[in-house]
Amino acid sequence: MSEDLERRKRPTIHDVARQAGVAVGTVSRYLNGQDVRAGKRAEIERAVEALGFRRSALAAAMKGERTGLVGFMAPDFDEYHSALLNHLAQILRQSGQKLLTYSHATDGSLLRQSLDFLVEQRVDALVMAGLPNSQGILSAFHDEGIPVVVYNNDVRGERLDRVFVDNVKASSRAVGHLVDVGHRKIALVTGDPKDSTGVERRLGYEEALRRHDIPIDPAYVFVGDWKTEAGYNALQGFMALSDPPTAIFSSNYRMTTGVLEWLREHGLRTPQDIAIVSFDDVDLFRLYDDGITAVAQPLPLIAEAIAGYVATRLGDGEVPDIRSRTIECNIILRGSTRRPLPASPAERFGHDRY
Amino acid sequence: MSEDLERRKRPTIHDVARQAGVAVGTVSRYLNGQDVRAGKRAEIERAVEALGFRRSALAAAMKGERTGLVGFMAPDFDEYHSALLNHLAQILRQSGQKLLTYSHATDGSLLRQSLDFLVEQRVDALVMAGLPNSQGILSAFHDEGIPVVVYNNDVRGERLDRVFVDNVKASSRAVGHLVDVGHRKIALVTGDPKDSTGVERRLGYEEALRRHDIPIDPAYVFVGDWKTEAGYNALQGFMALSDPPTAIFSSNYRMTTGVLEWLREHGLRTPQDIAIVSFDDVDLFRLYDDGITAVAQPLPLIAEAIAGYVATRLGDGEVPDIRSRTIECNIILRGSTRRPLPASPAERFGHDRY
DNA sequence: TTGTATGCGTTATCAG
DNA sequence: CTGATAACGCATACAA
Repeated sequence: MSEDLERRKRPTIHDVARQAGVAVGTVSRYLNGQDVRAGKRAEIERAVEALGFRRSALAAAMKGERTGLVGFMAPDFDEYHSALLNHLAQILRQSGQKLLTYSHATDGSLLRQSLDFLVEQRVDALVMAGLPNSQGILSAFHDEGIPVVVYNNDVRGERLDRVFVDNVKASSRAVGHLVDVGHRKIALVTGDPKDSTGVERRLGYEEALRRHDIPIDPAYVFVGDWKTEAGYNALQGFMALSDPPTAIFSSNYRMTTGVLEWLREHGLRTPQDIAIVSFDDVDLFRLYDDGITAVAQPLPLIAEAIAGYVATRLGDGEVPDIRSRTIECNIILRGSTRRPLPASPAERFGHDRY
Repeated sequence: MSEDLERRKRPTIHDVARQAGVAVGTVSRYLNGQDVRAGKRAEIERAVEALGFRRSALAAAMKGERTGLVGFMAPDFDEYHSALLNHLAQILRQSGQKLLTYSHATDGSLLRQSLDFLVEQRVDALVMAGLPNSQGILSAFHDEGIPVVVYNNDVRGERLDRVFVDNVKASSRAVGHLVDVGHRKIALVTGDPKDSTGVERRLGYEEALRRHDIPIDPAYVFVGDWKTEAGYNALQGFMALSDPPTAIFSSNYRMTTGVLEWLREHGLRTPQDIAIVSFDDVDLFRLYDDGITAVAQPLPLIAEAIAGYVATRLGDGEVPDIRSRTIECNIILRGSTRRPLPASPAERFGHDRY
């Protein structure tokens, strides 16, 4: 019942060569799809099958310049990053690339360590969510011949490729939509201002208010840390104001989740009691009450852009040191921003017009 | 502006040795934390820093018996698998293991190909969601010295370790709960019966009905494919019956999402119009209406159990060919199973009693 | 402690 | 086309 599972030495091309009665070079050529006489080819195939031979990607990579590995690093695999991972995995599979994933848990020292690890594994390229504290250490990758592509957050000044969504415009449109349906007391739940997304989404919010001549009220701005609790606390604060907001723009799906938790706990509903727009689109938003209006990041496009950048860097054409792609978001209109207070009886039936 | 990013040859231990004025062996020993005279140690450290040397894990792995790589394979990185991936990544990091992830998109031929790929990368172990069509090819891994741990679905008869949740018991309790709150017309949305989870969750459902002397009505059973659409279609069918069910037990979160979509579209609410219990627990269920009662799989425990199995296999103790661990689920009671029809006026105020 | 030499499994080069 | 052989970068046994 109890057997010693010992790591039986795997067969090598030498074993295959011997069994097939050919030279190792011939086996190697066979494995790489080069021309081999039909007779020998059959012998080799038989030997491979019999021995259960699988070529060692390690040894192969030690010779060639490429491992075929693309490092993927994210703080953690939450809904956003794992959805992207999913798309990326599909695309990279097509081109024979493999994904070496690593999460660094937003810990600064772990970041350094994680990057070292990926270099040691000799990844051909590195894809990662930009981190403010990765300043200065990423260009080194580029200089050492490992192209880097960041997404989501920027890392200023580094030599690397960037794929972002147009945070400012999307946020501005989202907040503008709230104004359009009649709100003027619009609060913002934003994230860490060290993150470019934090800055940009806030910028979009401010721009929209300015455009509509609505003064920016600091009491209506909550700076959180992107986590669920922040959204919860934000609402707690907003609703305790003597003049609470009638609408919320929340900068990511996690904080929005916290917002919704608070509302649920306190028996408030959207859009009757408060309007909501969230950055990011997740299942929850489709189905919460009559839906939460959301800024949907086109993940498939983002993944494609990233993969494209990686591919051209790994190709042999000349590529500029720095490239950047900005992708537009879609705003998905849902019940949470339905017009709250019909201005006139005539509009009374306009509820469902979007 | 446009520079040829060429893969500068990385420095090797030889380069470090020369620069530091020591032998390669000494550098190697330094890298592996063995004793090196303080003076030379400093020289080496300086050289490593100056050259930007990073040891090649490939070459190192070619010598030793281990790569430190654990293969992780899932059909895709949806909320369930990526949450597990997340936990697993945290735990394996502690023990210096790295995760090589691969998704096979439920395609049978891709499965074979994906497995080959992982073997070629010389993973030390393989963690995967069991697949019915991986019968017969997984024991080969074990026999070749690559331990395999499956989770979620079983692969019958293979020599490998298993970590599951107690699907039968959890389902039975979930359905029992529906009976407890007054339902007798309980429908089942189940998944592919080729998957052990499909079979077991259905078994739990049937057992609960039997225990309560409720006949099993085939019209109340919908066999889906785990996807969102299946849940939607299930509801479509159930509600078209002359005597529709008053409660639904749905076997995974995706299908439940479909169920909720149908309800939303048709203006039905839970628990007023229909009661719901779902397997799996996701954000959506916490916040949909007054919450969806759900069977929560304890992902951290599952990840720990998996990591533990991997660790002992990779250790040098004797381990039985097959091990199995079954973990209990928690049932999270929420609004979707609140007692629908108070039997007597006295119970009228019992709504919130759980 | 340290240096030297050998091998790990491939691929590539160079003759044949 | 094919065979023999030299790298690739590191770890380790052995000798010093």
